Amino acid sequence: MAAPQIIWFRQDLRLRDQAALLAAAAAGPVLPLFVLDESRIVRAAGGASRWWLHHSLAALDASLRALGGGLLLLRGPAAELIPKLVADTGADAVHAIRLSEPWWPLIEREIPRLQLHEGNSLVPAGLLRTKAGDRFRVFTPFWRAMQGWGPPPRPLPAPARLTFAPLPAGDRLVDWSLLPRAPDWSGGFSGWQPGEAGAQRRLADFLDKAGDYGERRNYPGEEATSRLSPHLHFGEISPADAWHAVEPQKGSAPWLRQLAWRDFALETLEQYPKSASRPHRPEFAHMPWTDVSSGEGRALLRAWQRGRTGYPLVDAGMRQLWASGWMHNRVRMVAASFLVKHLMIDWREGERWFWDTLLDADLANNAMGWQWVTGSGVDSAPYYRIFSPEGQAEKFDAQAYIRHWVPEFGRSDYPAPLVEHRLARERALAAHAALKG
DNA sequence: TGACGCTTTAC
DNA sequence: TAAAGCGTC
Repeated sequence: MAAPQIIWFRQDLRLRDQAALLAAAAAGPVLPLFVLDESRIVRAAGGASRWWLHHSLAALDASLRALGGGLLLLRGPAAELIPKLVADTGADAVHAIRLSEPWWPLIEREIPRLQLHEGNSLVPAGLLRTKAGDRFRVFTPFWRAMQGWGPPPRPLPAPARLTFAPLPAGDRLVDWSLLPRAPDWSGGFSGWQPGEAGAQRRLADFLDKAGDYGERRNYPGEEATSRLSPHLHFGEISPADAWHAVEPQKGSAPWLRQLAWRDFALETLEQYPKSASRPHRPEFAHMPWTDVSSGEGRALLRAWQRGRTGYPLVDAGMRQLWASGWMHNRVRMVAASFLVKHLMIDWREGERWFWDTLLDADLANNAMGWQWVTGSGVDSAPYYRIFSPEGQAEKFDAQAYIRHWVPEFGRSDYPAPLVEHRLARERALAAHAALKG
């Protein structure tokens, strides 16, 4: 029998538009593999993401079983397990889709016969260049260059049949304990369907509405967004696939532009890997952030996390996040701005909370979003941009959204505001001004 | 309310 | 190659 071709699934848990899978299948019998790597160099998935991962892996395994095979599950350092698997099986190659998180190259250099394929972005990161030949650091010129480059490749069909190599013994998914037990807080996740079929269903639901996205996307009470973010993070649908489905819709340009932000976040992360863990602009290292290790600062952070700041739009968003694993993007900006500007808490505290609670938690997007709000990023909002939570609620008709997530708003048991908006605003502006002085 | 990346223009 | 202007965040 021909030597096995390992297809190493990572954040590309799909059969459609899966270049690594197709390359493997063209070369020989495939050995589908997923490794749960929680070693020190990797940023392990947060709580909500682990729930998603469990169901997504179950769905992928079921799809592979339907084709007569299955998914090999291994837990441990990929840099050790995969070389051993290659040796044990005599595999001819390890196929994977290239990713942008900074730990992957460290792992990949240990893996023999690795073949990387594109497919996690619309345009391969690093390909587009300025006229001077540099990589882009600002979104708008990057977006213009993307448009000049043309559409991404047409999605490749899922293989109709596959020849599988014998599957070595591996782990059972249930033994990974990715799902919450006592207490099971995943009840609010029931609106989601992890896996490739769920991703395609979301996409189909969105197509009718894609033309209204530009006008309605900022209204948190409306179902105007695609909600594809967790599916895109886990690669259950490729960005190119989503692009080609949405692009023919009239008025789809604003959504395509937002999809391009995902590419831009990957481009930024590859250029500045440390921007995921520290402010890009060095002066922000000297910001007098609130001490959250104990006392009042800790209580402020906790109030923000649990949606008890006394600002109803912030609280509605934080409760939506806690309950459902997702928050409307407009509200993400307001809630994040509140943490950083009003409470003057280091954005990394917020980033860590989002990482743990978001089903779509993604290193590149999360870090870029937080740095953008803070004003500390490569390409970010001006420091004096301080959202007024009440002004934003008014502007984007958030009353129904607030009533839904904060039913006690207006009653006596709703908390008083943690800080007064005008005072907080003045304090944040003064702190930023002092940074420059 | 400023800062700055990128392109264009001028040399 | 440097400076200026544009446009975005």
